[in-house]
Amino acid sequence: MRKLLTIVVADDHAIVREGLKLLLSTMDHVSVVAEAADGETLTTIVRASSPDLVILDLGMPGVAGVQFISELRTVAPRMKILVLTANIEPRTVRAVIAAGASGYLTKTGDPAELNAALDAMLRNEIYLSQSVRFAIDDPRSHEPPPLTGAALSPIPLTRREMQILSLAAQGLTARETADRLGISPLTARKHRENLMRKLSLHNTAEIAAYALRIGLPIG
Amino acid sequence: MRKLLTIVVADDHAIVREGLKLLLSTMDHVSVVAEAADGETLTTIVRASSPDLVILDLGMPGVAGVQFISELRTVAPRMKILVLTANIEPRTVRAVIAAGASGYLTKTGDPAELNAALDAMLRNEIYLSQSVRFAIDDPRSHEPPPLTGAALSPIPLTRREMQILSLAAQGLTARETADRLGISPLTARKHRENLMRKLSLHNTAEIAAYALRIGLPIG
DNA sequence: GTTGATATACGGCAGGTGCCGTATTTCGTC
DNA sequence: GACGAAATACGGCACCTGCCGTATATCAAC
Repeated sequence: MRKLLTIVVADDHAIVREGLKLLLSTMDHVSVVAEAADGETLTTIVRASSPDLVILDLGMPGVAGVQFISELRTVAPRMKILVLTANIEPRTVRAVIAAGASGYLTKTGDPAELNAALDAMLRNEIYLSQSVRFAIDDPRSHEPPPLTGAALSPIPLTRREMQILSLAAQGLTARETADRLGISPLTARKHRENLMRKLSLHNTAEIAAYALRIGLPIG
Repeated sequence: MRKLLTIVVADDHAIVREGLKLLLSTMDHVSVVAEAADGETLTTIVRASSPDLVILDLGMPGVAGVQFISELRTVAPRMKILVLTANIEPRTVRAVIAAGASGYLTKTGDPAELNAALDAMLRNEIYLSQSVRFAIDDPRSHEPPPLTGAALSPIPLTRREMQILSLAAQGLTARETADRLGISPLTARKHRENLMRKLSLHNTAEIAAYALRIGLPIG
């Protein structure tokens, strides 16, 4: 029998809070103990009720972006912070996680991810929405993140494979891709085959769907 | 016994859609028949399913502000439009109502207002959130503006073409599509070619991207 | 300095795609 | 009942794809 998880919902949009509460009410071992519509209220509540977890909208008044997360962590170091926001900027994602949040959900993402996020966070893992997961996987962003052993890269693609994935998703043929990158069409084709095998994709449509799902920029 | 009210929920934030659906599911005589995450999808759905009411977020992609409301009204003149937005500018409120919306809810407002809004709108009244009610002196004095000429042409696909679009986007070949639909592979191919010409698509990747963009059910 | 991952490159083969035709049937509308 | 839109069906052809090999150069890591 799992311990009851106490949650505070913080979002300035009442409709979002209501939706979250209803979503959470369908889950077991979870209880929404309070809600807040601004940063000051949230801080007060956290101080008073020491919840296990807060679901935090970064867009609300009195929440000066990422810095607020650090402040929250000084107030309640062991409390988990799940950020829920419309922002999908890789830089923001990295900053949020670096500041100490344990999860990052996008408002455009599948609500079913909420469940997965809570589960992962309870296992002391970091959870990212599908749509922003590439932000951490991207090799260019590899400032060794101070993550607590959170293995969140299901299938790593190489830089080249990422490029080919993006171009293929835009409908470029192997020949066109090769021209664009200045390599042989046969090589482009090989990269494409490799990434397809890695990701268990079987045709161009699935490539495009995958690329869009992980939020890759598509022309 | 009141007639069942069919509703389409349109918001690019999945979490908000989910919250709205859950809220609406607690009400009687109300059924959410579809949802949309962008304007184009919404237009297609409205055309296809003629809902009684749409709950519309003005901030979503493909919804060019107030003008989109006018366009929606040319598509479905008798459909009620309830705008749900974070915007509390009096000017916006007035513009939205002038464009033909029957209700204006703010996201920061009390979710209980949703019920009141639906009731009022079904009585052919205009409903405004408490927080923006000051913006308009006498909401009841509203006369819907005359419908202007069409000025809206998202390329219409036939029912069959829609089906083929969806299946092709999932990576099915012409043969597989044909098997699924019980028609000749050559016919499936022809439908696919026709829809591609209509939509100016040139390969499977673009088909998949398009289908996902308009929110067609994939996978 | 050997190992492993990455990137490069080539080729065969079956099957699928995209574009070009044409043609018949069905069905709702005027 | 005439008409147009939609759905059905067939075929050729160049090209591309997806899957199967193989092979070499580079470079970081151990």
